Amino acid sequence: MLPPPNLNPSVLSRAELPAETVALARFLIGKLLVRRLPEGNASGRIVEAEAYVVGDAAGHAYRGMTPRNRSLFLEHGHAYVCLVRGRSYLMNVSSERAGIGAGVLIRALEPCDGIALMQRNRGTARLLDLARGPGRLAQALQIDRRLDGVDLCCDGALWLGGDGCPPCAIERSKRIGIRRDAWRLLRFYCANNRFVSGQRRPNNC
DNA sequence: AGTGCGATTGACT
DNA sequence: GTCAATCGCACTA
Repeated sequence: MLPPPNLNPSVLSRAELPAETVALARFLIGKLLVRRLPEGNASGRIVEAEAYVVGDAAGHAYRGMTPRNRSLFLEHGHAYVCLVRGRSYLMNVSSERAGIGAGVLIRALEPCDGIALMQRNRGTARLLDLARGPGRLAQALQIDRRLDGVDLCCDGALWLGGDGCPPCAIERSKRIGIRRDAWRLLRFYCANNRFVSGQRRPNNC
């Protein structure tokens, strides 16, 4: 488990964010994703992310820009939010230069601030289920298509924070739930962290 | 204009 | 472990 979070982190500047997709995915592990809501902030530490690189057949930008995926082509550090299977929103951080379609899917958060708010949004009290998985994470932070394209390096409705975030040991694996280019080791996650997705949990913890 | 499907989740055997 | 819900959109015609 990581040390206690800084509940008043500073907004990461674009200059601090690596532009290159894999470097960005690694960099984001341990950083904070903060959602500002009328009721207060809801935030969590990013413990799992996947890179969808240039030329990646599994990436939503693979077939070029469309109305849905255009945010992936923004300069690095913008949000790309899409809907999958008619029910789950997925939140990505765009990477690379403007005009290049690539990004990093945020797959899991360790809840930090606004836990009661996230519990309400998710309809469960279980800490482990609040933001473990990309769809759950989006539901906990009330992320939907209205946030598509927002600048995550500005103090706004959704942003990335990093001040005082200690590093954690990062492990690497294949990505989850994809068919094309499934062999690539582009998933990064905090070692020994219970809030990482892709593993079944017993009911009692 | 119609069709097929997905970077998932939760319920159930 | 299996399986279906659910809908925007990309693709074909």
